[in-house]
This record gives sequence, structure tokens and C-alpha cells, in this order.
Amino acid sequence: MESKIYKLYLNLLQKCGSPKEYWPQWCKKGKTSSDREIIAIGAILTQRTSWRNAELALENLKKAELLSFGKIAELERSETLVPYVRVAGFYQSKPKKLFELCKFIEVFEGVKGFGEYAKKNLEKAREDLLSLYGIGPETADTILLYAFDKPSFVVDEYTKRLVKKEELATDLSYDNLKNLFEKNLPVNTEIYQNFHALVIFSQKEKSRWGMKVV
DNA sequence: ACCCAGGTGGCCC
DNA sequence: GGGCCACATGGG
Repeated sequence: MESKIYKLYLNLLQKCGSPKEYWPQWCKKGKTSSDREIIAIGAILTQRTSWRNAELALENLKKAELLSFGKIAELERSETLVPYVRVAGFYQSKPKKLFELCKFIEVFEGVKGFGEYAKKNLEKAREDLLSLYGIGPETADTILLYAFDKPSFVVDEYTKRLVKKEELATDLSYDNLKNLFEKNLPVNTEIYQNFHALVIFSQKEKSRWGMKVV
């Protein structure tokens, strides 16, 4: 595998070091069902929002003992989440998005939990996620890749910028870039996880980056 | 007083 | 299928 894409990956890895240092929970092995739920909740909270604010919302939910799919699915109304989620912005829609996802998992997987759901076939799980309100391609792939540990490459604005700058493609649509990366990399969850983290990380100040343990 | 942050859904054409 | 726009908070 000697594609430009793979060389780019190796360069980023050499330049930035292992993403595990600054994305500990998202890249770690042996995730619990709870870890997976928190990652999925975080993926929604961070939509068009700084990770710092998404993290504050996660902490609010944790203090309120609402940081789990079961607890959120039990709520009668999504509006209950508003005060905890407010700090992450879009507080009218994010509670609905979280509620929708948690309800979906509850209805379809019952007591088996998110960990079991994560074993679902990748293509089917991606279709499921995309059908939910508030989950578009980037969030779906983020959940598949980091919460489910499935080899589904995540494309974001940083990826697009990088591809444009390196002149790796002219069609910058989501699906085209996703296919481009998946076609030019080994089908490997760890590489996809590292790559996406490195793309984001490489464009930020190292000292200001890093995820706390929620 | 701007601009941005790990997007998405709803319109419009 | 692509091009806009609203959504909302906190930090620079």
C-alpha cells in the first residue's frame, strides 16, 4: 500500500505522534458499552461546536446521572436535557437528536445495550444511523468508527481542506472522499481512527488539544 | 463587532 | 444533485 493517501497518513503520524495521547477514550481498546454510549453522545454534542463545550455538556449529563442511553431513553421528554446540553449550543435540537438515538437503540436492541448493537453489520448500522433525525454522514461515521470500532472512514471539513491543499481529488463531496480514503488505505479500524484524529489534530495547537476523561 | 468550532435538516432551484 | 440558511453557545 503505497498510495499518496497512505504516505500522507505516515507523515501525519510522524509529525504529530500517536492520537492515543490526546484522544484516549475514543482510540482505546477494550471499550465498555458505557464508553461506546458516551462516545456516541459526544459525537452529537460536538456537532458544529468546540470539543471543550461538548465536554462541559457531557460533564453536566454525568453529574445529573443522565450520561447513558438507558437513562436518556427513559425520559418522557427530550426537553429535560436542555439545561445540561445548553452549553454545547443548538440546545433545541441536540436534546431531540440524543433522545432519538437512545430511543432507537432501546426499541431495537432492548436490554442488550449499545455494546451489542455495535456488533451489527456495518452497512446496515450506517443506514440505521443515517435514518435518524440529527445524524448525517459525519456523525454516523464517527459513531461507527469510534463507538462501534467499525472501519468506516470519517470525512470532515479539515479532511476536505487537506485533500484540496494536497490536490488529491477534485470532487470534494462526502461520499467521494470517503471512498477515496477507504480505497487507498488498508481496511483497518485503528488506521481510520488515527487518521481522522491526526487530520484534526494536525491543524490545531498541540498544547491546547486533548480530551479529558469524562 | 466580528469569526470560528470535529454538522444537519429544510428549503429552493 | 448542489447552494443557501437557521440553529446557539463560548472563546479569541
